[in-house]
Amino acid sequence: MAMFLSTTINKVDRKGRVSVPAAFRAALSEQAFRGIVAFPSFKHAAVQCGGMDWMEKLGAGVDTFDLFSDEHDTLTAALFANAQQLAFDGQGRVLLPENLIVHASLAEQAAFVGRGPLFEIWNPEAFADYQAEAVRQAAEKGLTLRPAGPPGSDGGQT
Amino acid sequence: MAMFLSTTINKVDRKGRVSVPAAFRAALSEQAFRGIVAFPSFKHAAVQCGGMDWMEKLGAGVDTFDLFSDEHDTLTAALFANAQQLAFDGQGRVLLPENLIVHASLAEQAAFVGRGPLFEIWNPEAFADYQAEAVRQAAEKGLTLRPAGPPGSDGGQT
DNA sequence: ATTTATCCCATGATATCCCAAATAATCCCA
DNA sequence: TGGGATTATTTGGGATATCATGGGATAAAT
Repeated sequence: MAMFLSTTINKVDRKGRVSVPAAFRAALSEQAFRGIVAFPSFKHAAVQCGGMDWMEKLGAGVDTFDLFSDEHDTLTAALFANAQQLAFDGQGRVLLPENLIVHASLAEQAAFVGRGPLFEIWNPEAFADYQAEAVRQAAEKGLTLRPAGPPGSDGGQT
Repeated sequence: MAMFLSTTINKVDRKGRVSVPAAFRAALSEQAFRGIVAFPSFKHAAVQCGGMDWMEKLGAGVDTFDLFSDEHDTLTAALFANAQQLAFDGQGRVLLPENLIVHASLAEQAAFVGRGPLFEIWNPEAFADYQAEAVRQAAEKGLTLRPAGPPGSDGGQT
């Protein structure tokens, strides 16, 4: 499974295109579909993204024959209906659809944020705020996300 | 199996034709039959659609019920009796039959809603209502649709 | 003969492709 | 360890192809 790390800020051009960071594209290079799958985050003003395999895993619990279950009904409606396949152009860019631009309040710039098996696209300022808040809360809670090892040898949680 | 994602709203013309979104047609391109299979949803005022392979899977599911049971009886009656094959015209459109238009309350516009292995056709306003509720519930439940796999390999839903 | 469905072409809008320029990262050799 | 050269990446924009849509003409059905 792909692994997305670090944060990159790229420009959204007049046509609504953005370069997906080369490192992220490399992580997706194994996939049959040359592009990403994206949908609005339920919790934040951000776009969640991954490869096709990731989307298939999210939907793995959904049975083809399951036309009657209420839970799956709402979940697939929220997931698949809002998801979009965004293909790379020759330069590794994707065209952001209107609904995602609106949901994430994207303008001239987009922040690509690695989150391990997936990545997110944020409005850079919104992400800075969110991150500051996350750090504040982590400090408050005594930084429970701590690697095993001697004190002071941690990875400097961001 | 085909993967239908995202939502597209297309126009129903005076003759009752609608373009099936190009992305959906591409997902069906492997199929022998150039068109879709459609039947009224049991749960909603919507039309459920898929390729022929999907219909065959539904048939296989029906086989697992006892041949003489009430379930089998109602299912086959409801499923196959109401299902219709809608062929594409040269431009990738289908002609919506009267009974489906009535069932889904379709007028000038039709929303094509991807739901993974199948897709649905809705009246756009009706779907917007349903969609809002589905997203609300998904957020509330914290996306319980977990990817299949060992613990720790999940998508890290935020 | 009237209706209903299919085929075919035209058109505007949109997305994709392709080439070229700027920018950033990396390498190499002194 | 510099600093210039080389390569990779990002960005811009014009040309091209694709898509959604409309409507006339043709064919089939009743």
